[in-house]
This record gives sequence, C-alpha cells and structure tokens, in this order.
Amino acid sequence: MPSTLPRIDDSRQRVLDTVLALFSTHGYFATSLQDISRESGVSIGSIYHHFGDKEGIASTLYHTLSEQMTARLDRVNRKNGSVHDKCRAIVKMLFDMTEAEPLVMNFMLYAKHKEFLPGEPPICSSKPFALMRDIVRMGMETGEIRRMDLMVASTSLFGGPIRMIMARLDGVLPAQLSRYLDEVWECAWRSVAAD
Amino acid sequence: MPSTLPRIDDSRQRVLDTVLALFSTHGYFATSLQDISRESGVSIGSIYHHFGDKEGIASTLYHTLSEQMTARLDRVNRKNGSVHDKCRAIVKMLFDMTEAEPLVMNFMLYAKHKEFLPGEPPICSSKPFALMRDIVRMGMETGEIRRMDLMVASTSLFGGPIRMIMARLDGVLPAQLSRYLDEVWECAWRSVAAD
DNA sequence: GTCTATATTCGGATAGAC
DNA sequence: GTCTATCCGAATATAGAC
Repeated sequence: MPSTLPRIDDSRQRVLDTVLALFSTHGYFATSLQDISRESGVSIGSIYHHFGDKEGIASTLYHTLSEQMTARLDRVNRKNGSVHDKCRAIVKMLFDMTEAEPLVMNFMLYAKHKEFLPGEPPICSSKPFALMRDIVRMGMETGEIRRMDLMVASTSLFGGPIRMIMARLDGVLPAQLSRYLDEVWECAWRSVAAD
Repeated sequence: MPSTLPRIDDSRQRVLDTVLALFSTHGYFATSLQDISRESGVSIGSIYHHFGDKEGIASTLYHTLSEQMTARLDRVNRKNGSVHDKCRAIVKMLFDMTEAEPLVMNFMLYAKHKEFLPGEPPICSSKPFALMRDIVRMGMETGEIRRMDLMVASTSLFGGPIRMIMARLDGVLPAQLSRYLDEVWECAWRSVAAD
C-alpha cells in the first residue's frame, strides 16, 4: 500500500544495465548514446532527462557499483572473526563475484575512470580499497600480520588475487577462479603472515 | 659513411614522444590529432603520412615500448644467476623504470589497449609477461619456487610489486618506490619460495 | 517522463600544392 | 616528406510536442 516497492525507475535501471555491458565490452568512448538507446530501448531524450549527460551515466553506474561492493565487503568483514579469515573471505567473495558478474568486476577493476570521470579519485583510494587496508592494519595490531608499511602489506596480500582476477577477465585462465582459490590464498597469506 | 647513423626520422620520434605524454595524461580518445600536431610541431598531413591513421600511432608506440621492455627484461635475465636474483632484479628494474619514465610505465600497465588496439592480445599474454612466467617456471624446476600452478605463482610473485607501481603512478605513495623495494620483495618472494 | 527530430560541434581523414 | 585547407561522418546535446 505504501506503493513503491519493486517499482524502481524501470528505464533508469535498464540504461544502467545496458551501459555496464556496453562500457565493459567496448569501452566508454566507443559506446555512443545511440548504442545505449538502441540496446536499452530507452530514447535518447529520456536518457538525458535522467542522467544529464553521458558522463552522468558513467558516474551513476560507478557509484552504484562502488556502494554495492562496499556493502558486500562490510558484510564479509562482520561475518568473519580473525583477520586471516576476513581476508580470505574477501578474496573468495571477489573470485565468486568475478564468475557471477564478470561485467561488474571488469568495470570496477579495468575501467579507466580517470578518462571519463575526471573528478573521481584513483581506484586505490576508493572506499572498497580503503576498507581492505583497514583490515590489514588491524591484522598488524593483532599480530597476525607482520609489522610493515601498510600499503606494502595491502598490495602484497591482495595484489596476487587481483591479478588472477584480471587474467580471468582477459580470458587467459583455463578454469574458474574457485579452482585456484586455495593455492592463491596460500601464496597471498604467506607473503604477509607473521612467522 | 654508410650515411644514416643518428639521423633517425626526427618528426616520427617527436610524434611518438608527444603521444606518449598525451595518451598517458588524457587517454587515447581524449587526444585529438590536432592536439598531437600542435604539441609535436608536426603537421597533421605528415603524421598521416608516417602512421596511416590514429590507431597506427598507438600501435607503433605500443610495439616500440613493448620491445624496449622485453629487451631490458632479457638483459636483466641474463645478468643474474639464480631465479631468486633474476626476479628480484626484474622488480627493481620495474621500480626504477617507473620513477625514471613514469609515462612509459603508465602506458604499458594502464592503457586499455583493447579499446584502441583491437587486434592486440591482452597484456598478460604479451611478450614481457610471458618472459616473466618462463623464469618462474624455471624456478620451479630448480626447486627455488614451490610447485604450483604457473599462473598462480607468477601473479603471486609479481602481483604485489605491480600494484605498488600502480599506486605510485596514481600518486598515492608518499615516497619513491626504491624506498619500498626491500619490503615489497620480501613479501613477494615469501609468497612462492620453497620452504 | 518519454519521445522524435534537429542543431552544432568536432575530429578523423583526404587532396593536392610545394 | 611536409604542409594547408577542406571534406564528411558521427556523436553529443537540445528543442519542443505529447
């Protein structure tokens, strides 16, 4: 009765779904508004009404996905006890997400936001990455992770897994990421674990 | 006497230097041929004469830098004995290169080649990365590196250092990369070293 | 809010003189 | 090999009816 439940702006969402696919496969600049209009079934005029301009579409998409990712990280973070378990769960979540929603992962990791979202801070400074660093910091305080520069620890711990994700997105991995999880995690954790 | 010695095509090289800077800062699509012409001092007609079209410029630049990188990797590879030393020297070389020629590194790591070089294979399949994997494979044969999936080992060993480079290029590292080399390498090597 | 038609700008590419 | 001038298509964005 309070009316609006699943009745989200339908055309808005259709456009966002469409641009995710188009940006991920062809890139931002190679995607024209005509493409977006045709694929989404929403007229150009309507698109401008909702998003202002082309950059507005990309910006909306980016923030939506970024928040979604942050929320997932938060949930994983709260559900797990030790820093070791938290981080492993994060890697597993990222791997699963890559297989389930490769387009999302592709956009988040690969899209050169700087080129079409000039105002946005670099991806390493974004909320999700900051959260991951916070967990690593905690790991040093609890003694699970060796004391060292925080950035070094973060990149060492998550750098390998992230490159595996990129390899998978590039289509150069023969099997699903889950197949590699144990080995990848073993390496990642060894790199920073206290002796 | 055999004539042409340092007399490299001057305008050709000027264009390549210019586009490296422009592509790295503004991206391929945001760089127009007018920009290139203005910054390089070479006329548009001349540019087309040399490179055919805009993609040709990017392609030439990419292959030039890729070969340059491969040559350096080769030299480092031959100059060092153990796989451990080879890999450490590679990371050091990449770090030094990032500080000395950030634009080159930026283009090689960050440029979304897929978007403007459709024919090119993904960066992980490129010559430099293949060479790095070869060395890792050798490490498993000599027993320096634990037996595991080759891709996992490669991404684990070089993933951390590469993310550090990206962080540096993004301007989120306070100090030069050399400052972090020891710590980064310690982590990287631990991740794959035999016990 | 949605659409169609249209304006305007811009950038890649070419022609052709020198 | 280098340059200037120009063409042409395409893409963003707008106007304005419904």
